[in-house]
Amino acid sequence: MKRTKIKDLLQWEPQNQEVTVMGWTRTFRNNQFISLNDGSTIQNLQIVVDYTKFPEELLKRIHTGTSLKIEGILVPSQGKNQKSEVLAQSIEILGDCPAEEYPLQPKKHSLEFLREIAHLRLRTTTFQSVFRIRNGLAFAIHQFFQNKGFVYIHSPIITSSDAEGAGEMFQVTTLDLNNVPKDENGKVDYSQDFFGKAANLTVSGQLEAELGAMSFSEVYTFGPTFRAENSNTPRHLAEFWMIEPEMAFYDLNDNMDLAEEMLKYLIEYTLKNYPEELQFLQQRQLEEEKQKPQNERNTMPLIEKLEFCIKEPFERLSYTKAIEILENSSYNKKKKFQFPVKWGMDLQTEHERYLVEKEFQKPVILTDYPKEIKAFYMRQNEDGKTVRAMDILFPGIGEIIGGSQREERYELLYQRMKEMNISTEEMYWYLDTRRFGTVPHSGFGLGFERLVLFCTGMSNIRDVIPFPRTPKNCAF
RNA sequence: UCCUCAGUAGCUCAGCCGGUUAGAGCACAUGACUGUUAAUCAUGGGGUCGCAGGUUCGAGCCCUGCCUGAGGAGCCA
Repeated sequence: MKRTKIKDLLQWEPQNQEVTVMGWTRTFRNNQFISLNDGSTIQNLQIVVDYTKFPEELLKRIHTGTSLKIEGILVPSQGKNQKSEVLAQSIEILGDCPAEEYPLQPKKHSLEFLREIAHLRLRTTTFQSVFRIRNGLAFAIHQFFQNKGFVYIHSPIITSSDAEGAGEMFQVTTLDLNNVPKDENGKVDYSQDFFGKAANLTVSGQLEAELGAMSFSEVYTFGPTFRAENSNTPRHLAEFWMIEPEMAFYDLNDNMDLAEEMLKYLIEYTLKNYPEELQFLQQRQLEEEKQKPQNERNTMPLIEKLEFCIKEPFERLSYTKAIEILENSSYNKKKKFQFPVKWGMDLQTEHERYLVEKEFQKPVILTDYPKEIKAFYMRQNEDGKTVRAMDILFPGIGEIIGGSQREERYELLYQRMKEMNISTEEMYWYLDTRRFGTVPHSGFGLGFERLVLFCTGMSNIRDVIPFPRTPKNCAF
């Protein structure tokens, strides 16, 4: 008989239907009740075993992790926690799971321990929930942009441009590192390398996306990016996924409108499509927070927090205004900030948190930062001091989006690159966009894992990507 | 990279002031029980106390270095 997925089967009215299900044992209680999961839903199906009708040898092989094929009939459950259950008529063990060796137990495991067994943690309800939502968000991102007619551009993963200044890069080479060829100056001779020059993994697809926007008007990238920064935080990965839309004829306001609309669309999509997963994750988060001191706890449960974010318009204000607010805050007057507030400085985490969590208590978009602390490609304002940048700050995770209106004026861009020591020769192709039919345009970058963090209520970014890469960790 | 904390059984953790043979719960094995919801009860096996040095009559405990993990900071998405 054909297999029925547990997700479908749980929708049925139990009327003694004959069914076949397959899945993995979560628990086997009382020698009678198998909790079976097949990954089609985070819910388990209860299989009822009449232990007098099956050989003891067979039942002894059923442990947490054992994969089974069950044929039986679907009946109303006598127990309290489920509507229906399957009375087993035949049990076939598809794969044994040696109980002494299998690390997953029917109990709470720490996330740190599960990270060490990332190849098995996918089998837990927590990670099924997280990665099902991750999957949904990836789909929803494409849907959002495709519905608007944006063209998906595949930016290269290996690149020879190292001028973006977005962070330390991973080098890509086929040279024998034990015998590196050198030129007459004693430098590495990259002409003998695979590409005939030095190559790296990309840190951003933005510059390539700009090339696309100069043709299609509206494009986006969605791919992996790599940063070799020695960052050891719950918000950074060496390999992460980024969404980078780039739009011709958009100014900074259009850019912010799009970013806000996108984030709200994605959060709403999650709420609509993953209620069970969110419910489970919310419960998980509440229990995690019981361990924390009162003042570090989230003020809002996960689902409420997500709903709140889509209801309220994000707070928009300039960097300069934000500095004023911080300077006049009672926090500052009581000298509670570790870093003194002063126009021109980059905002520290404590300042961003104050604005988002204390002052406005909702997502905040900051604009028009001092040019000294922002990238070379951002459009300069008339005041000569600031650029058309915008950062979207979210409660709990800080910067989720960074974007800007780009400098479309050739002379100003050229001059800025010179000032910041960026090679105009190597970047000729980027400058060409401003030489040949330049237009005002804007774009932003969304860190996919930070979005997943926010939507799942997880607290460490290593738990929202299946196989995290961080300094000193490249397992699996 | 910097600061703080941690590393003891498969997992989560206790281990007093440095003192005999290092403990508990869960997991696992065996048995009992059989409508359970992380079943329950009984019994049992299970340890290079992160690694390397040092102090001491004696170190899981004190000191030094290193490794790993977590939290915070920086860099950022």
